[in-house]
Amino acid sequence: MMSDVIPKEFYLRDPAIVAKELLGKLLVRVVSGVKLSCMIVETEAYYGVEDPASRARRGGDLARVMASDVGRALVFMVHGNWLFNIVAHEEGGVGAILIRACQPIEGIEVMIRSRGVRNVTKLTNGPGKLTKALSIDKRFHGKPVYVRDYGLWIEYFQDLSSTVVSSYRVGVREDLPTKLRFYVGGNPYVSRK
DNA sequence: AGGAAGATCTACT
DNA sequence: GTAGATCTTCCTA
Repeated sequence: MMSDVIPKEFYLRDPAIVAKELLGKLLVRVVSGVKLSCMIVETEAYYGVEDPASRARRGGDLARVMASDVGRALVFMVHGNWLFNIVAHEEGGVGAILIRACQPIEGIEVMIRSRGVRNVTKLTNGPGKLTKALSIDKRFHGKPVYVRDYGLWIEYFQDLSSTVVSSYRVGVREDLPTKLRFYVGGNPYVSRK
């Protein structure tokens, strides 16, 4: 049902399936009592050690989180930007979904203030941009997104399954021979075509 | 303690 | 289209 939080089981599937189905869902964040939300329009799936672009390959804390409980936030820094991922994989697997872009829905004025950018099209059209617009940082690392308790969760919103386009992942040094980036075709808020 | 590596962004031409 | 800024994490000593 609309406006319900997506349950943990949603994330207990192959990362590519979860990445595709996250398109059209609502990413919600509450900042000092104000509700901010945006519709997810671009995602990427990452796997375990068999994936040359995956952080799981390097071991350490990120690898541990990617291999454990699904539905938790995985947040880390790249080039001075926080990137927001959600742990997702089949039982006993390893993986995560990177949220690359979303379309602002509620709380746009707050996002503009956080970003220092007035052009709404460029507010959340990139993984580092959307975390800054929604004030998502290391504090959320490891926190579940299938409950509202931490001020960050995902809700059902729209069914855009008929408009999904796939491509190779953006910015990775070495990719898999599979298209693991998914975005909403024609949507002006994706990071690139 | 220091250096290098990024799943990036912005401002410029 | 590309150079330069960015800043945390991880690795080596």
